[in-house]
Amino acid sequence: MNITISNASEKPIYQQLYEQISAQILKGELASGFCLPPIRQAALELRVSVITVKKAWEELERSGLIHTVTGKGCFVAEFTSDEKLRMRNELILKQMASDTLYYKSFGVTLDEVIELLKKVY
Amino acid sequence: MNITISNASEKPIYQQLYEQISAQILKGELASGFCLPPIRQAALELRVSVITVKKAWEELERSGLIHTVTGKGCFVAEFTSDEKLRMRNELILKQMASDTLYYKSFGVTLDEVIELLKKVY
Amino acid sequence: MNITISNASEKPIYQQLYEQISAQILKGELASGFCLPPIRQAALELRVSVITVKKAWEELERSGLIHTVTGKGCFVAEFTSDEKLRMRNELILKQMASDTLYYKSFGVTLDEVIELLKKVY
Amino acid sequence: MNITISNASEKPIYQQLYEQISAQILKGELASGFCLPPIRQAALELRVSVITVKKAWEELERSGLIHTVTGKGCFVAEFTSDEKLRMRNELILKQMASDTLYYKSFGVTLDEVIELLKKVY
DNA sequence: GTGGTCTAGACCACG
DNA sequence: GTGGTCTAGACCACC
Repeated sequence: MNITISNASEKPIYQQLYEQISAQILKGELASGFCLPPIRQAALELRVSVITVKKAWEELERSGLIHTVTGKGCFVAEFTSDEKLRMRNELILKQMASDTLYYKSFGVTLDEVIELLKKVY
Repeated sequence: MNITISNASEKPIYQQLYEQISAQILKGELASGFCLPPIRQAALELRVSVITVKKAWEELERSGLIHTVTGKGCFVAEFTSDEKLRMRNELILKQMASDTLYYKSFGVTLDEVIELLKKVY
Repeated sequence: MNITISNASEKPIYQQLYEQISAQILKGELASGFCLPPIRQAALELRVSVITVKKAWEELERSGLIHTVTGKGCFVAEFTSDEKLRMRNELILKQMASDTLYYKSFGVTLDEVIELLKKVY
Repeated sequence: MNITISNASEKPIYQQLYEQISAQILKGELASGFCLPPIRQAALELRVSVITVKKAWEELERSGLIHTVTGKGCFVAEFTSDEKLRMRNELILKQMASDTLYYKSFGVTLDEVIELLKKVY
């Protein structure tokens, strides 16, 4: 569990959890079949409420990234590399679509965005 | 007042107002010295509460984009084109910094981002 | 009429007028018997509404600093130097009483206030 | 919550709240990490609207004096004594600069101000 | 439980 | 006419 939680962030904690874990799964850092820690243990380690962890796990399951076996634990779902890549790109593109709307609202051109992106990255 | 409000959006209404108006000011669509519509009239047109408009206007004033004269109205502040460009870039870079964090968390490279960006834009 | 009006100020315009003229009277810059300009002319010069000037003049009259002769104009009241000094001190003390409340609320001591005052003055 | 609200005051209620709480924080009466009462409870106790308390809290957060954690509460920010002193003096000096302008407009000298101040304090 | 947002409607001061 | 403030009450998300 290599997770960083920020209470000051505007993002809800459960979403921070969800985003970081889903990223780790799609990047391959958390391998298929890997067993996530029990929610109570995760809650203790991350110093957040059990409810919060539960909510993040539920969203991961709803996205098909993990599956829960009652009494056993939560396991990272089985994916091929291709599937992971496809899902990753889907997420990125979705986010990017919303980001570009913001840039466009200020009249920024594609070339300008790329220019600025090279500086920031 | 060329504004689009989405009640379904996760963003609060006052922030949608703030972002769209600030973009229009920095793009030059709302010229310096321009008098914004009275908050009550704007509230009617946009079909939102007066207090919501007020909150957006307050944030615009706090950012120095408009200035309010009690009993007279709210006026777009005086800026040179250079100042507008500088402020716009500041906003864009700030947003972009947060966007790239998301991309990076999935291990996406700069080249990949640019590739995807070209499709989306 | 040596008056400076600030639309950006948080103080209402009529009060800015009132304060500056009363100060000039009590300092002796506007001598007893001096005839203030007609409100319409003053409004034009200061680029404010007639109503605003009227309100300031009314407050000056209510304070006994000027008196109006219908059809003739508004005249600075007759005061001895002693009376002016007494009125000035009254105003200053009243203001100071409220100012010190603010300083005290932060736990600032008299010595500290004097210390800081010497820097600022 | 040792707060006094005056409905008769010319100052808006939210500003009275802001000033009193910021003074208490900078004086150390409200320690760093202290959890302010929930806005609804504070509204009940002070007999003002929730929205009024909220506005005061927002200004405190904007000044960096408190930080809000959604669903948890509002906490006094962490400051060293030096930081508090510096912020306090900044506020006092700013206020004093405006106060002295008033005194000067009546032609009062520094010595006179100090003289009067000793009486008032 | 907490804060975040929004509404509808009101009263006031200023110009 | 304008903005400035305030109220009472509501619904939501998060923890």
